[in-house]
Amino acid sequence: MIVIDYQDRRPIYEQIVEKFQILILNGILTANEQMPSVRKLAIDLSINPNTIQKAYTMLEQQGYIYPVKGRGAFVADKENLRNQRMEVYWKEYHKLLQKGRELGIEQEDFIEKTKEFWEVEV
Amino acid sequence: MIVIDYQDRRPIYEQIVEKFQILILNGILTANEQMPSVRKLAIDLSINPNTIQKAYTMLEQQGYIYPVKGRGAFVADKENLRNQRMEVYWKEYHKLLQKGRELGIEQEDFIEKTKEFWEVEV
Amino acid sequence: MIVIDYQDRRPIYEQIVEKFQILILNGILTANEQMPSVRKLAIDLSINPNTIQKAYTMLEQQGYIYPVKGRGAFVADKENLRNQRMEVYWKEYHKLLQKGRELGIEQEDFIEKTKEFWEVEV
Amino acid sequence: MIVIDYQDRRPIYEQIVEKFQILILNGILTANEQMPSVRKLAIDLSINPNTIQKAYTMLEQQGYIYPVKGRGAFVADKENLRNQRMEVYWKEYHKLLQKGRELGIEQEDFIEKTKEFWEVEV
DNA sequence: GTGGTCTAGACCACA
DNA sequence: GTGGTCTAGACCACA
Repeated sequence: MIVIDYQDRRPIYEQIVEKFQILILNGILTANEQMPSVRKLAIDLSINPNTIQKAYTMLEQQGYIYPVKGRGAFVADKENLRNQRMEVYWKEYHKLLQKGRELGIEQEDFIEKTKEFWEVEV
Repeated sequence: MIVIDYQDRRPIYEQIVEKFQILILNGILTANEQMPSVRKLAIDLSINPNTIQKAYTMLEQQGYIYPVKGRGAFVADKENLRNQRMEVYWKEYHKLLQKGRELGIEQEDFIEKTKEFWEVEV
Repeated sequence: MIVIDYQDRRPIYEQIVEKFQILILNGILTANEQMPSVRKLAIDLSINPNTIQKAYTMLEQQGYIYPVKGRGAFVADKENLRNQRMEVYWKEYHKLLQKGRELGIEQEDFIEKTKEFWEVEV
Repeated sequence: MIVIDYQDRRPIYEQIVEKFQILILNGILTANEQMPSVRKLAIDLSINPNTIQKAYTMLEQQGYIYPVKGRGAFVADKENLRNQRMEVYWKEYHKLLQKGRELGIEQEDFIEKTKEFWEVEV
């Protein structure tokens, strides 16, 4: 369910956080469903439990999961999570767009490229 | 000419590289014009000379500037630089687009947002 | 009679202890009344019996209930329990108040907020 | 400047976070001032650098400090920090107040106790 | 079994 | 020098 890309410049825990965000927001993991245990996921991914733990802590802080003492972590209701995540995404998009403008790219190019890239795996 | 944003999470040398790329691609710095000396820029920006040196080395590797022994660095012809830079940019754009799709954003939303964000400072 | 809030960050046994304290202090459970058996409560709440047992042990240590060999646990006289509980509560309140002072909150704000929050479910 | 209370049930990193929140909100640490380095603070407090690091990461996520690559961490502008912190505090206060009500405490008692505890060190 | 905290120690990019 | 990431391993409370 989770694949780590070691070519990715981003830290492992950040990749894990993002993967779970997508799984939860897309309803593949549903509310109150149990998350894989820290230890199990660590073994499955051959990663140190501390690194998984760090990812889970961040997911908890961002409201994606909640811990139950002694039982494990569970998926939270995704009520406002989507909006919150979208806000973060569009801010990122806005920044990249502006960088493009500074490089002299036109609005039409963006629209064209968006259509061109659509459905093309990166 | 160059302003460092210390709130920016990216390393300083990366910010400097990007700023010069834009200045050169946009023709504000023209071919064969002399670059500010490493030492001078370091003092002007109150930055460690090593950091400026690193930025210059990267700019040289990417073909934006060329060194002249004993005289300093100079702006290169921007011949193919633009295309090369565009390629890097669009790859980055493609990746972000794909992440958006994974989050369930539609093509129309991108076109709409692109128009909405256009000319709006981030 | 007892509801566990799994979103609550506190351990389950602590929630159970607190719920019973309130039921007993408020006279909803009266002196010498029999407590639900550990096993039954465990089943009703779908909780590990060890957890219920731990809660009962704490309630016994604090004088809220007393065990009768072979028959189960019973509610104690609430004689001095109330005072004792109040002392604990006010100490907690005092600590939180002081933290507020350190954050620069004024006495008037507390009185105002107390009135504002009164009867408002959290 | 920072003292750890080993009697405190809360984890060390959480105590450190709270102490710095207060120092920053009260203006004892001012905007853009450099934070003590992770290593130095670790030595001063005889605590593992990882634990300090964890506290700094949380302070960064909450917007209290910002990191500058290779230079250290700096105090952020406290613009909206105060409101944000107050919101958290009052929610905590509201919860404790409600618990008091469930225990049968009257509004007047709170006002009285607030005055009584005021300026009394816990 | 579960997650949470902490130590010790290594290695990295960056300035 | 600075912070950031990660591993290995221990110990704890809780269920």
